[in-house]
Amino acid sequence: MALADETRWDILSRLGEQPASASALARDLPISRQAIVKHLEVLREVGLVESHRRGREVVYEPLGHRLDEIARELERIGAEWTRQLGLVKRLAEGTT
Amino acid sequence: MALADETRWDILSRLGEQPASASALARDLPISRQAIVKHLEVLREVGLVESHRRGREVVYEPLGHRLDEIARELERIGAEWTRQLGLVKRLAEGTT
DNA sequence: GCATTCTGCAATTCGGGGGTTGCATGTTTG
DNA sequence: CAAACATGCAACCCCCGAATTGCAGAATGC
Repeated sequence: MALADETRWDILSRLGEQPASASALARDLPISRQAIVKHLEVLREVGLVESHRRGREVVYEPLGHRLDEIARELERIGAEWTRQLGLVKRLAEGTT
Repeated sequence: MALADETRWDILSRLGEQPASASALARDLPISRQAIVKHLEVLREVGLVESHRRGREVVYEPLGHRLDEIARELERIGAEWTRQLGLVKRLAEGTT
């Protein structure tokens, strides 16, 4: 999923501290600018990040809109894990 | 992770209803026997399944041992999601 | 004994995710 | 204007997980 990657969360939290461009992020992170751009594209698709051009650079910042949905989605995923857990427990009852 | 695959859970729950061999499972599932064997190997490594040979076939059945650990692991993962969710919320406060 | 049925092994394919590199284009700035 | 810096685009690479196919070797059942 879009939110499974650790680097993605890293980028996101950095943007939380301060909006930045892909190049700026690239200076701090151990991966190439292009790699970062791709992460940002994913984050933008998911609605967690917004970009606006300012002069020659494109600044990204985390976005509050749709946050509810994201949160709900995370909770849904959490619920899914719980369901699986239930399955495991049910299996446990009928086995060694 | 080992538990992320949907087919794996499917196999596991089928075994929960009744222990079976890889070939037997292959008759019911849309994938090849070999694919199933590989899933079963993974499940065995994780400790969710046990196999014992009976005649010419190898019967697999779900295993209760180590179930606690698995459950705890699932809960840990759930907690991780919760953490991420917290991050999202924190980000939300300081943004649009 | 012989066909059937199951397992085990190995090679291979396929697709996706994360990364990199090179180059062209656009914007600043001195 | 020209150098410097940022972006955009495209081609590639590598690795991994899931799955397939083909074939050899055992056990079973008539």
